[in-house]
Amino acid sequence: MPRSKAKPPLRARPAKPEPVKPAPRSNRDRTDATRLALLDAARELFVRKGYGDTSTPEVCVAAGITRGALYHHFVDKRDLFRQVLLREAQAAHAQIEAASPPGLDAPSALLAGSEAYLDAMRVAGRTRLLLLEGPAVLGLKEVLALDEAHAAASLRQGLRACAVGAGSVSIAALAPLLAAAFDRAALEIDAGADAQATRAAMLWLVRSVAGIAAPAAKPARRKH
Amino acid sequence: MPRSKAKPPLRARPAKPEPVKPAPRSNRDRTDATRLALLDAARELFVRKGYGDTSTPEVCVAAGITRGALYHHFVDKRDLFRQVLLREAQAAHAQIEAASPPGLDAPSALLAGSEAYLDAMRVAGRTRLLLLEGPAVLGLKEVLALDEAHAAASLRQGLRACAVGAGSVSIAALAPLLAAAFDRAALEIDAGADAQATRAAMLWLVRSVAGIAAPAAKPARRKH
DNA sequence: AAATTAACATACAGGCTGTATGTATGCCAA
DNA sequence: TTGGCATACATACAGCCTGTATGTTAATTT
Repeated sequence: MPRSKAKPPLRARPAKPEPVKPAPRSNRDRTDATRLALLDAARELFVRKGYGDTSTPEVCVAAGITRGALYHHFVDKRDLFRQVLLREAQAAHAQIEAASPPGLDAPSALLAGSEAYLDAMRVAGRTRLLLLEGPAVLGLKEVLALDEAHAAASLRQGLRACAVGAGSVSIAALAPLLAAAFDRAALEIDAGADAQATRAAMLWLVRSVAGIAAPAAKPARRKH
Repeated sequence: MPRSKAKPPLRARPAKPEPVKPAPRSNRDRTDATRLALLDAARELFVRKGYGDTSTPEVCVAAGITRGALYHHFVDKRDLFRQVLLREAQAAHAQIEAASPPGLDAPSALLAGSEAYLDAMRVAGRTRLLLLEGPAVLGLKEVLALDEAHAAASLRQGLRACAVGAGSVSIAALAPLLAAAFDRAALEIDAGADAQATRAAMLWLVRSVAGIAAPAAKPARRKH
């Protein structure tokens, strides 16, 4: 019992209807709190040490519960990892969604989405989880169906809207390739590559493919 | 002792200088044979079950030796995996090299190299080893330094030779992104996607970036 | 031929995963 | 309110795996 947790000392009187000390949490609350603690602890460890080098005892200690609880809420270690990834993908999705201004023409939307994606992937550990560990642990199929599916779908849509290739390429086949380039860009930046240059290269690539003309010049300074 | 191996029954007379049965292999031969058996068995299992779900006892049974031999020749399980990957990368490299005709102009060389890469990646299990398990087990850095480094270098060279972007992009930053697209193309094809369309999309992407005009039409039939 | 080293095989000590089982508490119906 | 049931855990255990230490045989060196 590594975590003392201030156990309620016997509960003197059941008089007061206002539960101050013993805090009789509802089952729902207990479940939510436990799952959250596990997911948080697991994420931190998976990011820092990788899936293979993270043990369930470790996760449980970090979360302040026992393995019994873990295996009560999750099927197995992989399932725990899957749920961590799910949450991560949803967070990324929400972040991208929130950063996309509505009512843009197709090319602008495509470029805005591109930047939003790269921004979202800068959250610490996100690339490792979604792009490195995920595909190996869960398989590419499952991870793509999780996260990339959304990004790739947006991309496909954007490319189509920009009339890319004019029928000489399959957009369905092209989109995943471009999506992979985005992923690598995120990984490179996360690994310490020149973020500015990598970002610029990715956007150049998108414009090049979509046939969008280069912008005025550098972001802040406009040609007068 | 799972492998009987037809142990020489006591060796009746040491007379004949011609060693027929006991086959006194030199240490070098023993080492080579054992390492090869281990690498082959390990590759097969890593491809089929992944790194995490492959145990060293399993590998040893498949190779027909004991764990003692494995840990004599390799530092640990990761080292075994690393050697498997090394061999795989070298094989891919050799295959690409062999398929590259010399004396082509820059754009042709770039396209030829692109096709050669996709061809090389069609060897069964290669994408899983080099592109899925590798980055997760050894880290992206190490894997890139192994295989991609070569491919990315060729790509960078090819892009530069084609004067891509004309100074408006960093080729050094662009090359890894395109390399990632190649990898995804290989993975998609391996996963059962439309190989024809994926291949075409990848080549279109390369031409698009390098500013190479589309070929006449379909490979076999030329416009008259 | 003796000594040394390489190439294994065997045995063992931890650690981890998943499951079975026990317990206390929230919840619901009578 | 109270008895029964389900939920949310904790504990204990069996099996497997990894890496290391140690023993044994065969090749190589001296």
